[in-house]
Amino acid sequence: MNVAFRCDCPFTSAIDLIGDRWTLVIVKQMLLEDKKTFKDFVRSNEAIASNILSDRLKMLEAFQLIKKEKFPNNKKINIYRLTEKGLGLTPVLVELGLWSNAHLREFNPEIMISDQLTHEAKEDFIKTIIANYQAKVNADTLAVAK
Amino acid sequence: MNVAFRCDCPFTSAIDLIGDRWTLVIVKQMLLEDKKTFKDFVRSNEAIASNILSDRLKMLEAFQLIKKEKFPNNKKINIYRLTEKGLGLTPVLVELGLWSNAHLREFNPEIMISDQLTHEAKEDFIKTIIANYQAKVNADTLAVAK
DNA sequence: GTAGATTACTTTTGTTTTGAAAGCAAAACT
DNA sequence: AGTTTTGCTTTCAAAACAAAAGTAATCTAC
Repeated sequence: MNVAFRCDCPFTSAIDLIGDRWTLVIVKQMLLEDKKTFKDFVRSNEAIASNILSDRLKMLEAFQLIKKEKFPNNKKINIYRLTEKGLGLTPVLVELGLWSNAHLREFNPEIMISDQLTHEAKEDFIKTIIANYQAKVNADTLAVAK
Repeated sequence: MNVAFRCDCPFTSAIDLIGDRWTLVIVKQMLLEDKKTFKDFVRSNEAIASNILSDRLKMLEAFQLIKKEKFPNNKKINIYRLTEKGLGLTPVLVELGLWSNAHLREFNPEIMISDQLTHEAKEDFIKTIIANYQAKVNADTLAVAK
């Protein structure tokens, strides 16, 4: 994926980066579904092809939305983590989810959103998601250190 | 553009619809840049190809994000207007813009966002954008009626 | 320690989508 | 009546996507 910015519009520039079928799905899987290794993404029910995944992970790393780490006790498995820049997309995802829930259910009736996610509780929900993510990362790090 | 929902995830379903290079750009141009006719979109500096535009307008209409109208005094020019569903994407665009401004400037230095758009003033800004859009639509309608 | 499995890719080979350019019919100006 | 404008559609080359197979490095079980 060769990212080139079309113009100086902030909206269009964001779309240049994340306006495709997979980039935001990967961010969502990291943020909300605890996916962090290549295998996690490939084996998910959304089933991204491995070449596309490889390409998008590289792009996300190049733009500093994620960082690649290895655990000290395993030289092989790469762990992908959201950076601050990546976590900054949480409000975008939340707004997408709310819109989807309100306006897309009629076309895809199975859509089901968390009870906790309402327009009123939006800001709290965003904070909670980010806090949960960071807590999970910390827990993983401690589990390895022990 | 053949929209098919991959799964029941609300986030992914939204991406199935608007996760491409042009759909959200068109919505942005309608909402913020007063574009409303086929020509307006084709002639914009973002220069969408007419076949892609035609396809996306059909999709947006099929999913009721926009509606197509004609002015009574002109049988030819189609006027495309955002519906409630389409206007509902305003918060998504605003969050994209804020994220872009905060995190993409280093890669695309020319990005410039309105002074009025800050994290604090977000909700007001969303309301203002929508109110301005609706006011403009009403003004157009009155201009024709007179 | 070595055979087999796993992980994170890359390569190959099609298919689909995109986009530039040209074409076209209906309507609207002149 | 002739030209221009508008809103498309068609054509075709290029790029992106995706399924499948391949590969190298590492890990795991015996």
